[in-house]
Amino acid sequence: MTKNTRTVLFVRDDENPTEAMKTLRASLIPGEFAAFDIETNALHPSDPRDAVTSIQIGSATVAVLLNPNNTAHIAAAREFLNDPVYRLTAHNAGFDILRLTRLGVFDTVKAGWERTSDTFILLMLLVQRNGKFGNAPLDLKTATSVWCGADAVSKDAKEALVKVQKEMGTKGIGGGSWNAYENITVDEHGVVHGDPREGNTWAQLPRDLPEFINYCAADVFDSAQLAATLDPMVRELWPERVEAEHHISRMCCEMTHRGVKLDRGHTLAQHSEACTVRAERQRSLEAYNVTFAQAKSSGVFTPSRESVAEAIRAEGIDVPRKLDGNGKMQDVLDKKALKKYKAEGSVVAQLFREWTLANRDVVTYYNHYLRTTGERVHAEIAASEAVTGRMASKSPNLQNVPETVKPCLVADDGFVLISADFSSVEMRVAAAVTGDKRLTWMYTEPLPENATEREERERDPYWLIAWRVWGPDATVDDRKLAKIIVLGSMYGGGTEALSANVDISPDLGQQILNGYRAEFPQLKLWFDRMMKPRIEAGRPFWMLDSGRFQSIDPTRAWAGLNMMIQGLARDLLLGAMFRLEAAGFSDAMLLPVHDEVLFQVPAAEADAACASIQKSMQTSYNDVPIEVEVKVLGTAWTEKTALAKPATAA
DNA sequence: GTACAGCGCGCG
DNA sequence: AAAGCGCGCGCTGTAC
Repeated sequence: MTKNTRTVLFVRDDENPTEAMKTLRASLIPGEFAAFDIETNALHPSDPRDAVTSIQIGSATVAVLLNPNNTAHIAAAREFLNDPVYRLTAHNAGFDILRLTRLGVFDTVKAGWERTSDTFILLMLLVQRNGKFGNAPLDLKTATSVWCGADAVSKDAKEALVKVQKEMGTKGIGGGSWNAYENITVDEHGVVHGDPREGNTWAQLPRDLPEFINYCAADVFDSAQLAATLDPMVRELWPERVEAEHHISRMCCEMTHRGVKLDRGHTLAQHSEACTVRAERQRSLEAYNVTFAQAKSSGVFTPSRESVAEAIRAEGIDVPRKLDGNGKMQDVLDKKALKKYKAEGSVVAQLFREWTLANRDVVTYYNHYLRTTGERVHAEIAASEAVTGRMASKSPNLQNVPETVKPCLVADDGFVLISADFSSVEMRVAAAVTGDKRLTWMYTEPLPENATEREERERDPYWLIAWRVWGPDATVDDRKLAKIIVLGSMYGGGTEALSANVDISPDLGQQILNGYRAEFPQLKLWFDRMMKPRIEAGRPFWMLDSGRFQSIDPTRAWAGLNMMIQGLARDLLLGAMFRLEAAGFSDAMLLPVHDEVLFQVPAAEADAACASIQKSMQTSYNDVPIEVEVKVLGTAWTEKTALAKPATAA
């Protein structure tokens, strides 16, 4: 196949697309891949001004370019893309299916995924890497030139479009870190300044620009031939994985489409309060000669780290420096250090910490939610972003929302939020993987009826360790400490670092670890006997029960156990989400958070839903039960139990 | 001006 | 004995 056999059918804004669609059908054998792709104005899906600028449908030889603002064009796309005669493909299909569903081309997100093979998913499975192809990104253009060689056409088309962009003096194409909102600010009253369509190439390209036409067409040609090459190959290699990864990608796309309701009023109030705190701390810090400069993109006045360190030194407190990765000395001003300076009497350390926290809430959370001007937050949920396979949330990340910010996100009217999480899944998986007898016993041996508190605590590994270290009078706080140290150690933490993190002596840290190793010896033994030798023998890879492949950098062997445990926990959550869907909760799911799923259900059905969710999610791994805790959170995303609890345990 | 690495911080 | 694990986001500083 050569480039000159390709036909681009640009259907003008007011032209009828029937003839073009006929030509496209004639170029396809039933069962062959038809590719679809869209271009947008690069606004965020949470933004009501988000718009599709072009719809492209094509085979490897014919591409039809449709106008998303014309109802006849939409109808033609709808007819073709819902015709079961063809199989469909797209690269990172969720992006396109989300918008096409909003446009009414697909009735539902699920319908869009029904016959779609996503070339991004195929590549992920094939190269077993996270979003990278060697050192190049795992994008359509790179992948097509690698897998389809000289047939790839989209690289040239992109370069031509970049030239146009230069003449326009706008940004967006080829700008790695660019996003349309980089100059959008939200003032302390919550007023959004700036329009994300200004200076934005994607929002301003005319549909009939020849370079844009070529660019749009190139993508579908590439996509169609890439799928024809990859789909049979990857399906033959890992048929179940191809199905499962498409399934979870579709569910993630449905969650992105659904979004989470934003309580704009509450968010505005929180935002303005945080802005006030930030401004007050700035004034106080300036009185201590801390200097502030305006950050380039956000416009936020940010203190210079050096002046903060100097101000703390002026209070008579030592602020050490450490060598950074570039060989430069940096003042140590992290959370732990600031806590220490504060304890030594520094006022500046406390003020700076408070400024940092208020600023973080504003720029990372409230600002993000408010600047798109929408009433819902549509985060992009990536189904297997992480090397471990864990799902990730982007723009914004809803998996790292601080407790103080969570109440900005709420249930729809008449609904309540429910959270269901696996109880200590990492420890249970560790027990199942390593076969530690004592640890397995704790999770498998049924509790006697009318169990005492003592008997309940005997089922908790951290109490066993706490008793070993502090004796039978160990407190709740002792147990908490043991938990932090033990989990940190499972991740590979050294005694010194772990102890310093929780402000205890290395001696006590060592005692806790000794207690842990004595109580559950098999965990470390398993790593030393099963994983480490294998990695050192040059085989730093393994396959999980799901058939998912993992590999570890051999110089970081100690990270392997954690990768495996996180990966297994991810696959357990995947299975739970599939069962939830089968049980009818597909419309209720809002967000996965690693070992937890957030739902919204009609308030009247909350109790019944809890029982059903619990039943659906509960599972076991190698005979170790994976238990599930379900909580009704109410109308806002907030931990009820945390609110009810007294400030500190006596 | 843009790109990239490093840091710091939230969540699990 | 020593090594903390996985993410995303915003900022800073260096290199180009």
